[in-house]
Amino acid sequence: MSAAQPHKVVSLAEFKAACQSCSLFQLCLPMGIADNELALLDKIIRRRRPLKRGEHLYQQGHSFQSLYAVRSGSIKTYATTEDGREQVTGFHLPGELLGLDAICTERHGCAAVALETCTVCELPYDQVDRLNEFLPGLQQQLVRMMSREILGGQALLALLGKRSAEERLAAYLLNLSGRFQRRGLSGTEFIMSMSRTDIGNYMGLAVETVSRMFTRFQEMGILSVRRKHVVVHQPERLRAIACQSGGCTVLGRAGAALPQTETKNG
Amino acid sequence: MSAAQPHKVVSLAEFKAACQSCSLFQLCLPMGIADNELALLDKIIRRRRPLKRGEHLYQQGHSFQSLYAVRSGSIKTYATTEDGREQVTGFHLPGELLGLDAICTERHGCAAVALETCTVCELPYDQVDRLNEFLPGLQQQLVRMMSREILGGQALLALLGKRSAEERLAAYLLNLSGRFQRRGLSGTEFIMSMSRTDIGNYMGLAVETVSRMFTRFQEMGILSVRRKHVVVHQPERLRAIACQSGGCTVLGRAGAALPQTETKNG
DNA sequence: CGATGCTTTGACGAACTTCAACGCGGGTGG
DNA sequence: CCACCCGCGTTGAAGTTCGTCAAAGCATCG
Repeated sequence: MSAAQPHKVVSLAEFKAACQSCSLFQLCLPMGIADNELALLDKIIRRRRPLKRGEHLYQQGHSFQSLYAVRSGSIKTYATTEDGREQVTGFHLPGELLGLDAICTERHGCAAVALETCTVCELPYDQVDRLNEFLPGLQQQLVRMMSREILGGQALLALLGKRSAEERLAAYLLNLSGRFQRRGLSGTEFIMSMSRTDIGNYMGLAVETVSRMFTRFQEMGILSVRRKHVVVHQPERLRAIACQSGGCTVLGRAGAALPQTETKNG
Repeated sequence: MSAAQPHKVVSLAEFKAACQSCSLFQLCLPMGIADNELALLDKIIRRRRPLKRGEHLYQQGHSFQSLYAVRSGSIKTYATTEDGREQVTGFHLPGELLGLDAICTERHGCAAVALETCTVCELPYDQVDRLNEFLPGLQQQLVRMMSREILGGQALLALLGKRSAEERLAAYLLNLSGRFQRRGLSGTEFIMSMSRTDIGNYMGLAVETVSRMFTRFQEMGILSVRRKHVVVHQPERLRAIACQSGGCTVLGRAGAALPQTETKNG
């Protein structure tokens, strides 16, 4: 079913428009790419047909071929352990990259599944190497993005290590909020496409605990939740809870709220 | 005090010997480096004077200049939160890289301190970019190592998310064991240079819990611990505990046991 | 030799998981 | 168009694990 689609040819204008709200944008344009080079990059980026909810982008154990960038929708990555239990390793929103963890083993350590209808761009990894001589900044930018991923992982680590359920959920919500906001969407009202079960799995909590915390936040007047629809009324209180007893790192995963961004890029 | 040392000139033979047990080895030699290129690399790698226990390699917030590789000893990285609490982000053994998380922000998000007397190699990062045209494989290898770091982070994440104290400590010990073994040292008898407090901090547990677990393992006959000296008598039981209710990912951090290495590299 | 910091041990309480049951909403088939 | 059904979410009660508090033992260093 998921046979690789022959890449569609798009116009230059269309391409620019498509990439400008995309994380791959940072992988190319800022390096001062000329139009002909842009066309070159255009050739290697494939647009795949949309994924429907529940469809997999790749399965655990599949050989690594490409990096992917989410263009719309959201994708969950998860690893299945030998005894059949799932560990959610991340949620990926538009403009974020998937597959970075597979480069070293050349095999996907986790599966990626669409939480809703999604569109993605595919960047065949062998082309990145080939393209490197024309666009030396490409790989350099890749290194930067991976560094950010590592940094984000450390923040998440701190969160899971020693934070209460309340703090974790507060941080989780702020993280989502920040990621939506950075994309130009509302940071105070959004759809959480992932289930409570997935959130609990990701945050190291029981489903029931997640549910109870959402209820508590709602009773406190901090937010309103109705199924997947979230409205944050008092983000500052959420922030106060998340930072309660530590740095306000607020996750930082997957292109998220830069863990420590005091350096005012001069 | 910590002024950058002018790099010492070493002989080619000495250099090769020095690098063979080092993670930077993978950054250069496998690419089929000629002797003159090796000399080039030699020029950019600085050996710093040894660090004494408690000395910092870099501080949190310092501007990022170089990657470091541990040659001997062990180094702890940790971030200090606004209210003065520490979060240990990793322990680095010989042959492992430090500083990968600082590339994106160009500033160290955590401090690195020697747990014992250490020697390190310094690889100025601006030289990596410069060198890239001569050694195109260098950056590529860097990407691979970062990918492994991300993968390891995911394994650790799973561990902190939903594992009991017993499972965490078992996994932690196996991880250390594996890393020593891969370096050619004993995987069954080694020195844990980090304090119980640091272990607890890293694993998201109270010091007392760490202590109790070590005592329990000892009572079970799995191992002997006397201060920092560890002898593992029954690694298989340790493994059984760590894998108890999930994949035997056993961490995977910092050049550690490949998270899922079932794929018999054919 | 005393001081200090790290480690260990015990008792207690809080937080979260587990177990169980119910409510709600969306999708499907009649 | 309605009714049923199934999965997801919520809520309550009981149980367990682990963190906190307190105190004592022990190595290292001045």
